[in-house]
Amino acid sequence: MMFLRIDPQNGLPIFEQIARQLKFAIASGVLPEPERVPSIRELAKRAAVNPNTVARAYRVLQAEGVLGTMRGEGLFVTEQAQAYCQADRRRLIGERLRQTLREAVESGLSADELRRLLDEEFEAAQTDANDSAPLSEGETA
Amino acid sequence: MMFLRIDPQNGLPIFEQIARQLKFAIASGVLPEPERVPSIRELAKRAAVNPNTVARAYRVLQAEGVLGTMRGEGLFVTEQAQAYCQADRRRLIGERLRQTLREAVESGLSADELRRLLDEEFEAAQTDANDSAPLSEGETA
DNA sequence: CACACTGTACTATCTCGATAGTACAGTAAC
DNA sequence: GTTACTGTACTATCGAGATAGTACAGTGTG
Repeated sequence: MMFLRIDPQNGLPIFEQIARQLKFAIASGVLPEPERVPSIRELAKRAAVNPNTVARAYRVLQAEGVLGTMRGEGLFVTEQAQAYCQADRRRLIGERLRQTLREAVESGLSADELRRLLDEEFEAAQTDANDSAPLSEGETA
Repeated sequence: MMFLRIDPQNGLPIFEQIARQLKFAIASGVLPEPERVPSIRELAKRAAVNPNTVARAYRVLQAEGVLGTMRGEGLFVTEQAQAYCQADRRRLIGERLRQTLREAVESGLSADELRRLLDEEFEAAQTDANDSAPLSEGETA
C-alpha cells in the first residue's frame, strides 16, 4: 500500500506532488490516523527521488499539521489529519478543475466541443483509475 | 485586440503560456491569416514580460509553422496556421482535461462529489469568460 | 543619407526545484 | 555499548525559466 505517481514534467514540483498525493491518501483513509508514514529514505527509494525532496514534502505536511514527529522514531498521521485532508482535497481539486475549465473556455472552443471532450476524458479517467489506482482502493468520505 | 493572460505561478512557463494563447487566438480566428503579429518588443511591453521571453514563444511558433518571418518587417500568421491551431487546441485542451480529471479520480473523491465540483466549476468558467475574455469575441470553428 | 522600426543572437545574472553527499541527534533492539 | 534505524540540517552543484542589457542585420520612411 501507498504508491506514488511522480511525473517530473507535470508542472507541479515533485515535492508538491508528493505532499498532494499523501494528503489524498489520508483523506481517503488509506493512511489511518495513528499510522506511521514511510520513512524519508524509504519513500525516496521507492519513488526514485532524492531524500531531500521527500523531506521537503514532509516538512510541508508538518507545517500543515497533517504529520507529527517523534524524534528518532518517525512521522505519524495526526488526529485531525483526515478531516483536514478531506477539506483540502476538495479545495485543491476544485482549484485545478476551475483553472483547467477556465482555460478551456477561454481557448475559444465551442461549448459543444468542450462538452464532448469533457465527457470523453471523464469516462477515460474513470476506467483508467480502476486499472492502476495509486492509492489502493480508497473509499471516499 | 489580442490580450494575454499571463500567470507567473501557473506551472506552465511564461513562454509556453504565450505560445498557447496565441495559437488559441489563431484557432478562433481572432488573428486572421495574412495578419502581422505584435512585434516582440511591443507584446513584451503589453504583457509586462521580458522581450526574450516573447522571442522564445515566437521561436516555438515558427518551428511549428504557425508564424513566418520576413526580415526587417515582422512575423505573420501563415496560411495553414488556423487549421493547425484548431487541431492543436483540441489536443492541448484534451490533454489538460485528461490530466486534471485523472488526478481528480485518483484523489479518491467520490463520483458524486466530483460530478458536483465539475458542474460548479464548469458553469463558473462559462460566466467568468464572458466578463473578461482575453481573446475578444472569437468564434469557434 | 539618417532614423525608427523589425527579428535575431549573444552574455551575465537570478531564482527555484532537484540532486548528491555529509553530518548530527534521538530511539530501539541486540 | 554497538548497530541500525529515525528526522534534521547543512553545503555544493546542476538545470530551467526569466530577466537585463547589448549588439547586429534587414526593411521602410522621412
